[in-house]
Amino acid sequence: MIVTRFAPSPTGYLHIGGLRTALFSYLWAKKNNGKFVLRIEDTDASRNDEAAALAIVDAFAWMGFKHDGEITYQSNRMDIYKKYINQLLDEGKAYKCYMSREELDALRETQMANKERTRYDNSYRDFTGTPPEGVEPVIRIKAPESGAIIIDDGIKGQVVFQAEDILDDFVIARSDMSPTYNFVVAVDDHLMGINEVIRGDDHLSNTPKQMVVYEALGFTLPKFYHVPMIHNSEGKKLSKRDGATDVMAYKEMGYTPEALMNFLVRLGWSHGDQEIFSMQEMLTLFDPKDINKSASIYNTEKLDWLNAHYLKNMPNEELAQQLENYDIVLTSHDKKEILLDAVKERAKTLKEMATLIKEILATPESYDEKGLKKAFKGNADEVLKSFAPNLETVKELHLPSDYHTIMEKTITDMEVGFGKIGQPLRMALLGKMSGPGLDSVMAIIGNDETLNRIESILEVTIPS
RNA sequence: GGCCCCAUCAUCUAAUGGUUAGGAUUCAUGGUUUUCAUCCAUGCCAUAGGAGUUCAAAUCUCCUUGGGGUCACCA
Repeated sequence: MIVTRFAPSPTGYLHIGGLRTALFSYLWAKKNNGKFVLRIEDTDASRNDEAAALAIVDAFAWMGFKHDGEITYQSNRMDIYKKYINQLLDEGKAYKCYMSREELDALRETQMANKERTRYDNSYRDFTGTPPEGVEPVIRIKAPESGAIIIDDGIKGQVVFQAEDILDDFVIARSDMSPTYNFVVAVDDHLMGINEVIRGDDHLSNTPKQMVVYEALGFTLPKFYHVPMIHNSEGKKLSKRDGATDVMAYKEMGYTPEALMNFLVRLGWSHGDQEIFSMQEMLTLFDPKDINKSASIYNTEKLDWLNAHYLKNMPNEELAQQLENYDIVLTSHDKKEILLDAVKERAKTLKEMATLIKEILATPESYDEKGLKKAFKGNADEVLKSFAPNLETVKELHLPSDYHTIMEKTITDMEVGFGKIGQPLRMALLGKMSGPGLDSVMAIIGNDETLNRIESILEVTIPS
């Protein structure tokens, strides 16, 4: 059984990059009837934010993917880590290092001055003497001093590091005995049964250290997939500073989870020329072996297109429900279907759609000046005056086609083109020159309000 | 700087060593539409550079250049 995990540190909110990694892990696990687990990496008490963990859960809930089992908090597992640290100490695979911070800093400065790689000098590796006074030791693990470390990565292929280039006896427990990242990741991934690790490729250079821990503890290595980064428009790693990258901000902006997911799954992964993927299709088609090796740049143009696509294809009932998050309540509106049909093809986001709906439903408070000038050239007011009485003939039916009929009757009577009624009527109804079909708008707002809006605009002085 | 990763249109990406290098988004133009949008059609736009291997290279090798990541008692 495949078990994958998402293991964020609770230092901020979930952003696009993390969400995509989570999506890949989720899809891969679910496709294989495996498990997807969530672990909060909060070993460093000084950088802990409880709200952030909740924000991740919220974002997951919105996206509709659910982790299996309880959330694991590393801060609750200190006893476990301590046990393994003691085991390594007992076996002589790790040791106490009494080098003070000052000494360590001095060592590093010397190394930098000599243009050497900064690294711990292993001075306490085989120390048997009396420890210095006043220094709480850290625990360091014995790492190989030479030889090749080979990662067989599912995306990058074989990646080879030389131990002497990158390794030293790194700290696995701080002087307060709290364990460090590279140690707990290895311990937890093993203990939680995680056998396929899908994570950002910024972790690639951590992997050798984790492999040292796996080796020391005699654990079997998981399969690694290091997914390329998503970069911002400057080509740099996506960070919390990049503005609206908080996943929940996409909800506020009016994006649907389906669109966001579809967008993310195609960032770094593809299946031939296919652009649109339902959740079901992702589940059957996704395979991490098809993930790209190169980083991609994050850009919302395609997300907008996808979101519009999903909006157009969303059933009206569901649309109405979604719009309630944007202050639109249509449950009691008798022309709900006509209204939704009129706006669903002209909005990129739910928020935009909400604005369009408000514009239709509310009597215009002002009129676009350029539009007024253009629409009321010539005898437009007479056309409108002649149109108004015709409204009486649609007392019974209130379908867009009924209104279309009387618009046609008016232009025939007045011997003018469609534009001659369309433009002034549009200004009267919407206050501007663009928007949904007028027959639909009138059907939605009804006779009285249509008449009301016509009378209002006839009182306005047309700018010359 | 050391180490590691990466390199196809502006962007997301296709292409068993043999294609007029394909699709999508954006943009432009035309059609549909009373308007706007949708939709449809068309167009513009790419293999970073240089060697090599091969009958044949976007694809394999090397170098250069460029970009990114990482080098903590952070995760």
